[in-house]
Amino acid sequence: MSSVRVRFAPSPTGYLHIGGARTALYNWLWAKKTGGTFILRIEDTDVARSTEASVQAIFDALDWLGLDWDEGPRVGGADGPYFQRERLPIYRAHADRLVEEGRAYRCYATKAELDEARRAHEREHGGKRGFKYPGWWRDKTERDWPAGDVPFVYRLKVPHEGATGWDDLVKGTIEIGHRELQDEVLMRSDGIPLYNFGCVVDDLEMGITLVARGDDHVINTPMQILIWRALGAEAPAFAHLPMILDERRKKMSKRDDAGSVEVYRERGFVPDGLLNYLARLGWSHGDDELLTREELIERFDWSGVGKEGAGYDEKKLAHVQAHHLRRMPGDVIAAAALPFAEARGLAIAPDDPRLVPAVETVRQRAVTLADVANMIDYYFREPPELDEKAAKQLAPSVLAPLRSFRALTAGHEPFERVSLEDAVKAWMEAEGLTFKDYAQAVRVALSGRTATPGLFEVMEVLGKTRCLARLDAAIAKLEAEG
RNA sequence: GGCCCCAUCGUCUAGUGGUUAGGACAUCGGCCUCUCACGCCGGUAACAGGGGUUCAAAUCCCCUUGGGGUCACCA
Repeated sequence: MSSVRVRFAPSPTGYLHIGGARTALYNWLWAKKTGGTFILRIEDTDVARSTEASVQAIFDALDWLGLDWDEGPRVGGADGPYFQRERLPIYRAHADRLVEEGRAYRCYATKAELDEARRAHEREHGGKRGFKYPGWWRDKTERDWPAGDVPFVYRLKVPHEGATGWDDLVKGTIEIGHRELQDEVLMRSDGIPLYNFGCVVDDLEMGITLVARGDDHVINTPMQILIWRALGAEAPAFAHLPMILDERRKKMSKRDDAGSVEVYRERGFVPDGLLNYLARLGWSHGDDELLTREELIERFDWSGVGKEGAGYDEKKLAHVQAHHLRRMPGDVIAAAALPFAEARGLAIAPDDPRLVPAVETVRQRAVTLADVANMIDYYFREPPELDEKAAKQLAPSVLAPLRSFRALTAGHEPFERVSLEDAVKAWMEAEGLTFKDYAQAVRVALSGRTATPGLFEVMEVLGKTRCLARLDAAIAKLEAEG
């Protein structure tokens, strides 16, 4: 067990989005690689936006992805609780100590006073941003505190001069001047900490050695380092991951359709595929593209993480995803595809002997589990659905080839792929036919579709009885029409 | 606007002073072929611009331009 302790600290304000999933992944990979500890912490201090459903959604998404945590909700750990809302006394204690030591102070300014000052600032500066707390209470002492239960916030005393920097594992050296900062609120008047404070206190209490998160947090880092120091501790290492950008090259938001991990699950993606794509989006290891989970763990390193935002590409995701689907064992794909078959109104018994062979015939053609379910549909549906394009190919002109093909196969045994193919070839040669003369007619009759796996594979999986029945049905239909 | 970060094919990227600038996705040809895929072969396609440093810059420095992030009693 190494001393590496990393964490993923989402706020439960919606579904887990793929940027968050990637952050979790990188942390998880690093913990696995180093034999360290991966901690999950729920930052639910935004009372208005945090929901129980979101907490569950995050658990579900992480479970589905297979990103398991060593310490956190459900599994416990020495540094719990792991919901910030359950840690309020801890923050309060640290904040009070900071005030006692003169590193932070109570600010009794009201929201209204601040809003007024902000408006004045904006009037003066043409509506531009950049308002900073003027420090009204910075130099006051306990003697100045109003009597009674007057609400106040805790603010950190940020030095006016100088700058704070760090050596970021992915971005390199970054330094930000203190004049860009302000005496930030540590805890709200309701006793709930703000992000920067809760985050630092917990990272400290939980012994975090490396904070890896999205680079939208770069600007928070100097403030957090200042808080670490105020708390009398040395800040951990930081790694800021570039954003995942949408097609407009903007930070991908939770509102993006492609943003939710849940969506990929519902679309029938397999976790390893999404993980592989996400890992490679912003991280590289030479020319390696298609990697298993184990290979990811083996190769992952912060030095391979890029500094640039990375554009999300649905097509490449599909490619990577398909690769992972196809390397899964047939019975595993089959089991995973069953719910998708059910979703399209097809109840297939898990032990149906046709199931795995059917899946084997379509695995090279499918990208998602939903595709698998779609592509094996006609093996199980009685009668198979006739799609529109296929219906057109079932014209009177194919009646003759269907009849002769039916006659040929009716007498054939064993009903097995190679044997069938041999017999049909011999027959074609004798009759002076080519496959093209009748293959589509048979395909449509058998499956109701214009595109399927090889005919003989389909026939083998379907079995003789079904094949003959479907050929007969098609012939009867044509005779009735003609 | 201030501050911070970034800049190689359309996209993800390799590259750390000397390469015909490589790979992957996409795209375009071709092969395979019973359809659809898979697979295989091949093509198009990039160092944002300008200055330096150097015998030699995609690689180092500066400027410009462009892009992103962030400026709350949200996280």
